[in-house]
Amino acid sequence: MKLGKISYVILGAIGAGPRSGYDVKALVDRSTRFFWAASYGQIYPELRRLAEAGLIEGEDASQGGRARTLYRLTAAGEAALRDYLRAADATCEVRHEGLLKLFFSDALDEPDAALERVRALRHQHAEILSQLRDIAATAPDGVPPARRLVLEYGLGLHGWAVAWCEDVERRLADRAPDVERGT
Amino acid sequence: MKLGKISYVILGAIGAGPRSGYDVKALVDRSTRFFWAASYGQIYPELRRLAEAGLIEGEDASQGGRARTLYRLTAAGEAALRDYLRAADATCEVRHEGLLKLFFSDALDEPDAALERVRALRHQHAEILSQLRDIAATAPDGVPPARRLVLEYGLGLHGWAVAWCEDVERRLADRAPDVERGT
DNA sequence: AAACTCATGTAAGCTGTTACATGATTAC
DNA sequence: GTAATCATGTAACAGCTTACATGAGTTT
Repeated sequence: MKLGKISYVILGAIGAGPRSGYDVKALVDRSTRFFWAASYGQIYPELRRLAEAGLIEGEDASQGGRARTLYRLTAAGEAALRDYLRAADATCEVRHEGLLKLFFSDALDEPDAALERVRALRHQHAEILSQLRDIAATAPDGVPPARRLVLEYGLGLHGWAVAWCEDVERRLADRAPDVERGT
Repeated sequence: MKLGKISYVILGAIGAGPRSGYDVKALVDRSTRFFWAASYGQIYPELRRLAEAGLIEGEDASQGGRARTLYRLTAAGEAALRDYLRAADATCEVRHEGLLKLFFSDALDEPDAALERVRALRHQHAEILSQLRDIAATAPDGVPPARRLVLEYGLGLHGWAVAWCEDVERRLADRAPDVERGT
């Protein structure tokens, strides 16, 4: 069976302890979505595939009338996860519409087009930053160190981006008075 | 006709002057791929769709036996591009495998697993940074200001990321001697 | 009683990549 | 003459999202 990236998201999520599909989705939405999102439409079919391949095994954990299956890694699943994590290669793809709009904003030949776009970019990064701060503030004790590191990375990166936008906004705003003074 | 994100990449690329599908791909590969990639498999069919919808028009620019079509924006195409660029909303999706591996690296219970992953992350960002520096060094005069701004953003962001990795690497490397000293 | 969270899943469709196919022109 | 670049396109497939469907338990 061929494993894709989503397989490893699930193996990684389950690696920290038994989880249901719902739990995996909750972890993704709280944490990994900032750098790797996943939907139920991927998670549930993939859990089945991984179980069929013997990388995870499910155990019924229904309570009363509410169905629930907890999955845990098998030895094969642990090995697959470790091999993946040890391999150095890693892709990085970004679809950043804010940058796309800024890039093409010269097509609007309004003098403040770029400034407006940088402002929008700042709002975008500030929104993510505020979500990350919220996560940092509500994080329970005992968050594994690598996960904390990734959160720190996110806080730092989006903080940098907000500061960059503010700086550019000042630079661009300073241009207008210059023009009025005729310099 | 419904326009997707790729439609606007093409409208934006053509907005700066008549271009062929090949030209659009070259611009994407040189510039936008860092925040929005596109393949021939999207570009050529989309050019046809946009032409059928009357947003761009093609002009035959074949030379001898080499076929070539130059596209330019129609008035409708210009309007569609402007409307898009003025709308404030913008999505941002990231698929960053380096962060994913770092996030789950506690599953490898080797003491230096996270350190190794941060090193790999630094290499990844350093590679992109070097590509961006190359672009900055070879950029001709007269690059539109907004495009320069986006390049600056990329240089700054990946520069920040490399510095962050270096800092974390130092922190993680300092831990080992502490353990040996028994503190 | 309504709203919310827990819980599992599918089907249709959109987006995008990869690999292939073809051929002309230009630079070495 | 051969390798690189210019130039256009398609078909199969992979990956992912959205919307829908269903129902139990919990909180207000």
